[in-house]
Amino acid sequence: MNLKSQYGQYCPLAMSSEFLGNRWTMLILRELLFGSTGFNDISRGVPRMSRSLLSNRLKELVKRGIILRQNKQGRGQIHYQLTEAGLALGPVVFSMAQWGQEWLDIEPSIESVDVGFLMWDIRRNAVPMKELPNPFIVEFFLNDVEKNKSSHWLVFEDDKVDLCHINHDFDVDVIVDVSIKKLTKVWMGWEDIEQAIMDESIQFKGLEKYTKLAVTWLGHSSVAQIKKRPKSQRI
Amino acid sequence: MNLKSQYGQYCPLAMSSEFLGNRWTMLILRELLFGSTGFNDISRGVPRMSRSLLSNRLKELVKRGIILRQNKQGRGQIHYQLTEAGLALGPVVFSMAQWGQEWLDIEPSIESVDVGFLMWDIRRNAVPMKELPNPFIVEFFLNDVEKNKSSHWLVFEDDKVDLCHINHDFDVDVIVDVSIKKLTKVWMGWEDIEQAIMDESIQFKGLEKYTKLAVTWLGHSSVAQIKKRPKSQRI
DNA sequence: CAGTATCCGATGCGATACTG
DNA sequence: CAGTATCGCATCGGATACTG
Repeated sequence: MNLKSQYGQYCPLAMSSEFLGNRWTMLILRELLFGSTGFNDISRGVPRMSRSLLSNRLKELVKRGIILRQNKQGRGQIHYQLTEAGLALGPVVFSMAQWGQEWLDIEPSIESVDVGFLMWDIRRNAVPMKELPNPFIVEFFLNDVEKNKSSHWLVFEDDKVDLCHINHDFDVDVIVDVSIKKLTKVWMGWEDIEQAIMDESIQFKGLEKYTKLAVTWLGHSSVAQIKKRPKSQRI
Repeated sequence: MNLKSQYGQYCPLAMSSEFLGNRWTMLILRELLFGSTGFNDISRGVPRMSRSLLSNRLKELVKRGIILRQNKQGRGQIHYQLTEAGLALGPVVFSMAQWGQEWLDIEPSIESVDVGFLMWDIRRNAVPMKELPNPFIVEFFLNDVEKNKSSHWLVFEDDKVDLCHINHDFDVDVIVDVSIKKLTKVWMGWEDIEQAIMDESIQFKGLEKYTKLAVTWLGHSSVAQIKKRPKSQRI
C-alpha cells in the first residue's frame, strides 16, 4: 500500500487522485455507497479483482479515513462502513458514472458481460412489492450463455432479495427468458424495455398478475434514468 | 497505451475509470479545462510527469475522443482542445477537487511544494486590473527557498500575465516577500490573507496604491472559496 | 466467513538522449 | 516548440495455496 505522494502537488485534485485513481478503488467505493458492508459482498461487486488486492485496498481506505472496519457482535462478522468523508465521495462517484452513462459508447462494454456481476447488480436494485407472494421466485434463463451459467434465481422474501446460482428445486413464479446482451441493455436504460417485451426479445413467463409488474420488480440500474447522447455524439 | 477493458464491467463508472483512473490523466484534464492548449504549457502544470508519458496520455485522450489535436496555422503550433465530451468532464474534475479541498488534511501536501508549479498556478489565476500600470511587474521573493529558485517575476501586460524565473533587470513595481508555505496556504484559501498581511508573514513592498490592491491581483486558487472542514474532521 | 502469504510475470513509468 | 526512442528498474497485481 502506497501512501506517499506521487504527484507532489498541493492541489486538492492531485491529493484526491493519489488514491481515488488507484485501480479498483472507485468501484469499491461504489459497492460501499450502494450498501455492501461485508468482504464477500464487496468482492462479488468486483469479481475480477483478486481477494488479496481487495484486502489491501480496504486497508488503505481505512488508513486514509474513508471507511471504518468494525467487528459487530463479535463472531468475526466484519462490517466496512463509510465515514462521513467517505460518504461525501458519493457525488464524485456519481458524477463519473453519470458522465460515462451520458457519453460512452455501449458497444465495447457489452461484448463480454460477466454474468455473475450483472445478476448481482440486478439483485441489488430489484424492488420487493407488496403485490407479490412471499417468497416470490424468479428464474432468469439467459439463452445465449453456456449451460452451467445460464440459470439464476432471484428470491424475494421478507422485503429482502437474494441471489442463487444453484437450482434448489425452487417453486418458480416467473421465468425470464432473454439474452444477456438484451438484459444488460434494458436494465441499463440503453433500450426501452416495453419495446423489448413487445418484440419478445425479453419474455416473462408466469401468472399475468406477476409478469405485468415485471418492469417494476426487475428494477433498473441507478443510472438508467440518465439519457445517453445520440449515437453520433458518443465516444 | 492500453485501451482494453481492465474491469470487464458494463457499469459506466467502470468504463469511465478505465482511463480517468490512469496516473496523471485527471491532472492533464485539469490543465486543459483551465485553458492550456500547448504541449509545454500542459507540461508545466504537471512538472513531475515525464514528457514521453505526457505524450502518450495525450494520444490516448485523442483516441478516446476527449481532446482534438489541431495544427493551427501550420508552423508546428499544436493545439490540444477538449471535445464536447471532454468539456463535460468538468464536473467530474471539479467534484473531486472540491472533495479534496473540503476533507483532506493540508499538512502532508505543503511539506514539499514544487515552487515552479505554485508560481505557474498563481500565474494562471492572477487578475489583470485597469488600475495597474502597463506593464505591471511583481517580484516574488520566497524567503525559505534555496537561492537559485527563490525569485520569480509575474509580468502583467496587455491583459495577459507572464511568468519568468530569470531576472531580466525588470522595473519591479511590487515585491512580495513570503515563505513558500505561507504563500501556498493563503493562495489556497487555507489561511486568511488579511491576517497574514497583519502579522507580516506576507509582505507587499511598493507603492501603496498597488499594494493595497494585492489581494485582488494576486488572485487565488479556483477552489479557495470552498471551506475546509474543521481540522478535527479532516482526514 | 474473512481474510493472509508467497511467488513471479507483466507493465508502467522515469531517466536519458535524440529529432525535425 | 513539440515531441520520439530506448532502456531498465520497481511495483503492481493476478494466481494459488493456506489459516483461524
